[in-house]
Amino acid sequence: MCGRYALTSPPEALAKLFAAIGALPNFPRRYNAAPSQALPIVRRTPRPGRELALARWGLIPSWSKGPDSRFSMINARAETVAEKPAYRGAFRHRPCLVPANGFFEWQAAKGGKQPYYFSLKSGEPFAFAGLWEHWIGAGGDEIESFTIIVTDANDCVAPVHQRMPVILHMQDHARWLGEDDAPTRERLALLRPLPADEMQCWPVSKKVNSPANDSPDLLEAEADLLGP
DNA sequence: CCAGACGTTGTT
DNA sequence: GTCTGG
DNA sequence: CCAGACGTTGTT
DNA sequence: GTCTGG
Repeated sequence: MCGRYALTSPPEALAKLFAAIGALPNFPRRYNAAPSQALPIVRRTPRPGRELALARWGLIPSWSKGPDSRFSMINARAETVAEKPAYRGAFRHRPCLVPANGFFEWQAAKGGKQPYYFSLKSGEPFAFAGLWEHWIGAGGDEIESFTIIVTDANDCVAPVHQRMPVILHMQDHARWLGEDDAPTRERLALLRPLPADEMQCWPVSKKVNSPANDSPDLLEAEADLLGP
């Protein structure tokens, strides 16, 4: 699963890395991004090209009566995303990249849950596979939202949690976004766990538990819990 | 036909 | 909107 | 994902 | 326990 992540690269760096063109939205460095918040995604523009845009984390299906949290879906299962009513249309027509520098998972243990931070060994920002949606309310209000696709944990994440977000390799971004017109099965084939040897992980402070905390120290390793 | 759902996770 | 269940 | 709330009335 | 808010 994935219910919290970090995005510390600035808009200019992300636009360059993910080949987004046009006006850049403004957003601060985030060390503890949480559902319901406005966060950047990368998606296709009506013309050929990609753009960086802000959207609310928690996909609101277009048929939903409102931005009700019961229909605000923060994760979609890779195994069923192409068929589920809430995601099928977005899977075909509204894929997106969700830029991140790392993500958190919680390990259930005696005495409470211990959070861990996961990132790439390369230290580079990366993209989760996501879907976005455009919701228009009865009063004409509009919300753009997104969800992050999840799959089985790899051997890096498995000791902490059984599920993890899908992280795409740079060379697969175009296919996920549908820019090469690949058939559905080839887009689905991208929704696999990233190889474990490309990732690193360490325990972090429980300060990350509260979404109100959002500071650089949340990403620092908690020395007490590192191995001998 | 209409009504109701439409999602994920873990349960130490 | 679209599918499943009754 | 976790934290925190979880209620009613009448009031300008 | 269960729901909402961030």
